[in-house]
Amino acid sequence: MTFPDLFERFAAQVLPPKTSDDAHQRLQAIARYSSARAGDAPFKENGKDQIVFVASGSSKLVAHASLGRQQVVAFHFAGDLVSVPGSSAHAYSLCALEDCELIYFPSAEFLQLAQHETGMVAEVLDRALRALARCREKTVTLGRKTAQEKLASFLVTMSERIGAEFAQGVDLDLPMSRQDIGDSLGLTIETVSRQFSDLRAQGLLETPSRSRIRLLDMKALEAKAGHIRAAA
Amino acid sequence: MTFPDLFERFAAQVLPPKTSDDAHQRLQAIARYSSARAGDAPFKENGKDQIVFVASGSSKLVAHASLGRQQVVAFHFAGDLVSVPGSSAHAYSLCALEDCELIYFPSAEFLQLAQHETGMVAEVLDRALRALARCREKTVTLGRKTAQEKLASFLVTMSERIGAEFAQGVDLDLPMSRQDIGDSLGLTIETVSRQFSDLRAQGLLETPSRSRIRLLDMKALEAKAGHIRAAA
DNA sequence: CGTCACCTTGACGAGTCTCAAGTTGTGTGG
DNA sequence: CCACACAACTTGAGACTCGTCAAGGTGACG
Repeated sequence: MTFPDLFERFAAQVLPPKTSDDAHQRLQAIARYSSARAGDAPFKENGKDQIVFVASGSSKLVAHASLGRQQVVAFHFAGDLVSVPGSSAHAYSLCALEDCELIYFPSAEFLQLAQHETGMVAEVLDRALRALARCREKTVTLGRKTAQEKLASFLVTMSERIGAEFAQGVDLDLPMSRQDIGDSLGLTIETVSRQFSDLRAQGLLETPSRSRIRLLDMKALEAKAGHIRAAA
Repeated sequence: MTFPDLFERFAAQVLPPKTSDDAHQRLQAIARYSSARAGDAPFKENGKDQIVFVASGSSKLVAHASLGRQQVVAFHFAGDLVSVPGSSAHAYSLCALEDCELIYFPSAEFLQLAQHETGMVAEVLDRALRALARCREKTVTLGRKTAQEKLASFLVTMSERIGAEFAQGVDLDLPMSRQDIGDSLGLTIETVSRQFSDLRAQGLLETPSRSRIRLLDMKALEAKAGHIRAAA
């Protein structure tokens, strides 16, 4: 897909309908385009915060700590807007899970321009608050749950975002590897694998192929996830 | 302090200088005031998201999971703006650490009014993005660090927010208990205590009283925190 | 000065990580 | 279309960190 087409996709999803042509053009002027193959880090941050729109595909935001340890901070799918920190106590990088098309802006200029368009800042704020809410939920999962509860939480969350319902369960096609899941949940790949086997043995899911997962009993999974609403 | 005085404090810190009297009054009309003693949960959420301004004192945002487990999602100090979720996979509540004065608004109405004031949404967005950045940093800490690294990270972060520099160290007066620190780091109170003792034995800090902590070697603490910038 | 909550320390066990070996998908080239 | 090769995943055994349970100490308050 060409850059103008992708920018239109961004405009349709993020900009308010009544955005002026002028603002449209100014934004397009600071926008950069990147297409990445699975596994690539599609752009260099050069120390400045970036705002990234995932036009197609899926990506992960990875934080790096000392000793090569990685933490996946968030996953993103087509239509998501991501704020990528340029510098912080930990180094961040955005990385493609599947082949991916991205539009990205220097954060400062983007927010500056946004201010002059009624409704645009509100849209970005709305997305930021939802990202904050997800990050907080993740905090609970990382801080206070067992390996099995972590995996159950992950599967429930993913089924809400990219699940396809069928008969009496949910079909998931996960673009991320076991390693990515582990890096997201603060677990090793081995522990993730063991918990998958455990849930499979309990009849809660099937794994017909590497990336495909069938969740057979959402009620039970939600209970295992330790969500307060599902518990006593 | 009276409600009008507190609201002015909110206005001075959050509203743009050129905010109209009209908007000022509309905001004041939906604002609620609460003063809480240490340990209290100052308001009921009634299922709707709230925006809370901490006018004085300090507070914690607590998420509740099943089996009575608690996770402290964030700490707040005077001048902070907090978004408190009304309903989610986990139940949230805001709780006073010290005696506290709060102004709170129903989130939906607050954001609705904010849209009409140029600059106000931008201010709220800026704060939301900083909250998101802190939450992400916390994610790394919870997911990929040992107990000692977690405590070191906590102390470094707190010294940046409420530390008072002296000679060649930083003086901290922590308003939260060891239990709160544990709930924030995903550790038990015993482990927190042991790590304090350990860091004390290494000569990195002194604890002259329960709440007061002297950080004697910030460089070493930052290295222990596992921040990428301090490491190789 | 006594009381109580908060904090510290110790011993032990459970859960997860590490290291190692084996298995199964997936994609490629014949 | 099949066979091969490699990466991704799974499974097992042992080590280690942190949680649990229990007892003891200490600072802050009336």
